[in-house]
Amino acid sequence: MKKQAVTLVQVAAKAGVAVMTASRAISGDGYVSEETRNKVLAAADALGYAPNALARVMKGGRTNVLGVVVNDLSSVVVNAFVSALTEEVRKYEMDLFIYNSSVQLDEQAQRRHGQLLHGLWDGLIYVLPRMTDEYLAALEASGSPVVLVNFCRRPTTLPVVLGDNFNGARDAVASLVAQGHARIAFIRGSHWTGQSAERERGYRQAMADAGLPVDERWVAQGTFSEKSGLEAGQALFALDPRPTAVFAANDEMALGCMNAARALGLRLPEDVSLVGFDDVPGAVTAQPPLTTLRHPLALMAQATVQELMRRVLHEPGTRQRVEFPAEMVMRGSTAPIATAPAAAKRRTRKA
Amino acid sequence: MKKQAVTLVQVAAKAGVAVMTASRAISGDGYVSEETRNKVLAAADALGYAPNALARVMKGGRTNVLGVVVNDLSSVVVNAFVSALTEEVRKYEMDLFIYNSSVQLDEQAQRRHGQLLHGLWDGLIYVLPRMTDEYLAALEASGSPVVLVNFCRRPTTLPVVLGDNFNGARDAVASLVAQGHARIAFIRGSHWTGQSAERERGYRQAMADAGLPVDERWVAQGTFSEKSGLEAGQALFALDPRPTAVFAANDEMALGCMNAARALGLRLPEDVSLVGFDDVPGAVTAQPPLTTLRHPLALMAQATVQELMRRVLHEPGTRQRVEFPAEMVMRGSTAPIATAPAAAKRRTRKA
DNA sequence: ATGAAAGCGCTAACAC
DNA sequence: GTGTTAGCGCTTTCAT
Repeated sequence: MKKQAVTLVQVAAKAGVAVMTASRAISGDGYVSEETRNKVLAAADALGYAPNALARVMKGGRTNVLGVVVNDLSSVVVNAFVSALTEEVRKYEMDLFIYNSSVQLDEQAQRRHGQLLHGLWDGLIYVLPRMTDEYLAALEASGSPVVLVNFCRRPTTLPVVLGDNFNGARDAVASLVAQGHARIAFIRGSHWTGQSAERERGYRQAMADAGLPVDERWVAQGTFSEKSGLEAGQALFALDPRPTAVFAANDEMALGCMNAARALGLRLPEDVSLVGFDDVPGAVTAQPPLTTLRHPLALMAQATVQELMRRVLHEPGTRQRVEFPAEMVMRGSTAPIATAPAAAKRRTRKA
Repeated sequence: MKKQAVTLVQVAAKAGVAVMTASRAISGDGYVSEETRNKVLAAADALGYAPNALARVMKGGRTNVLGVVVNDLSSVVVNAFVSALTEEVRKYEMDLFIYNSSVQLDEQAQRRHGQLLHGLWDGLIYVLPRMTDEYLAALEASGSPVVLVNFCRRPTTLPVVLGDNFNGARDAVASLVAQGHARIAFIRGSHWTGQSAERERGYRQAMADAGLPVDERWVAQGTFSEKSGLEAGQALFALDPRPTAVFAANDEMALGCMNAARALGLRLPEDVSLVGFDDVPGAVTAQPPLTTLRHPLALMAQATVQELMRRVLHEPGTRQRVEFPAEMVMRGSTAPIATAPAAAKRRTRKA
């Protein structure tokens, strides 16, 4: 980014003072006489001087920049979280750079921003990181200020901010049980972050709590995409007896599942109840609106930046793990099973 | 990002070589014997060495990082464009940092990244920039590698990559005219980037081309938001005679307008035809699917990175202005006016 | 109140 | 092949 950058030396020369004096006049630290200060400022102005942030940082200062690494910026949830972070970072007078890695954090990625960008920021946030164990180990060993968000695939010594997937999922499934459902299916998502596994754990716990068996054919594998939810739904609704409720590991899959149900002529929520996770915008506008769970993104962003800044500033009171309960959002896609039991068998397609 | 950063000096010491040798071994430049190289690499690995990007840059090198400044990362279009940029940047073996400014680029913003700009990245992309004239002037004067995307509020000497709003809008309105519409309304968006103004210019041109008068009550002011589209729609549909078609400066407003129409009991496209701009995902799923226009984002991203890199690398063949025609996407929200002329007056709410 | 020197981590340019 | 010197632009000592 250099054209013919004006340096402090030139400013000092023009003002007829030592470099150090110019530095003091411009940064505002230390004693400088009013007269000299004005002289220096005038010279700087005339020359169009802009301090070189890099040189300043290299003296051991901070960059005042935090970075956030995301895998999929087009995800509504990630996007919303990043926006919340942007707001939050401002309170600390820091800037936030977003890095969209779009890939698994493997050796190549490690080389790229683990090394190349080293020194550019004061701290780093990883949102839903898909990191290899090696990468994680390297990060743990580095001692750099880092916070992981919604990473629960395996234990780590790094600070983590989490939404409570397990209890959220358990509550959701428990509420289905309370509505009389017994054949409750679950659609898994990808395994990367461990979120799907946690939600599945909650599902199984709720079933166990209610003394209900889990037929393994009720547990379908998806990839968090709407399409995978549709396919999973087709498979699930082909079972006999058909599950009366489906809990999907995220909203996209739940909406795909909703389309599968509709294509089979099933009525919602009379024939089948549906629950998702995340509360994406599409959940509200769906017909019927989707019952779902949501993480308190604003609170999580607040905690994330707070924890990170504590580490950057070497402040006490850091927590290794901060977890927030998920909120359940009841909408029209769930209903007591008793609503229309007679219609339950209508137009079921036999596999 | 510094805790107790490992430096080249430590690596060199551990490997028992001079700092310069270590530098060569790691960067891969210059002659180093296979043996020494391995020794150094081993030492670096053991210490968990990561080169300090800042120091490297300070020697006058490049950061291999491009930056993109956006105002609203949650906008679907912006998001899609940034994703395209991310892909494109990779071809040049560069990294892309995203900076979400969320605000107008005024003096304060200028101080923040205008300074960071100084050295942190090799080039900068501004997407739909909302910059003050002063900021623009400063940028023009700086001589830094910069590309503006979809900025057409005023002429500039900076390189610009644009989607053709004027001709796109003109074609869209012309197609409405061809379908027999004469009372065609327009909903403006915010003025920041000049895109709305260009689309309005296209609208007026198409009307003039067809010899149709523009009743100024047909031109409503919105803010690019769905809500503003809804309100504009309510006002437009209260007119007597009612416009038979509405061209909104973006899809969100068109969809808001669609809701306004539906709330009034108007049928689409029989009673009113609707055209948007941008082709957001919601346009396809709307009922009826929205006819709209779209900029070729992938091509634009390609041109943007190419132009920027030419400037970064001081390559010849730079263009100051690259413009791409918009594509029209015909969907169900537009129809010839003749379809159901008899129904046109049904349930119109008089103001 | 001001100046001189040293050094942040790295690499181009020359020695050897 | 490898080491030495110098210096990027700035600020932190320590003098004056």
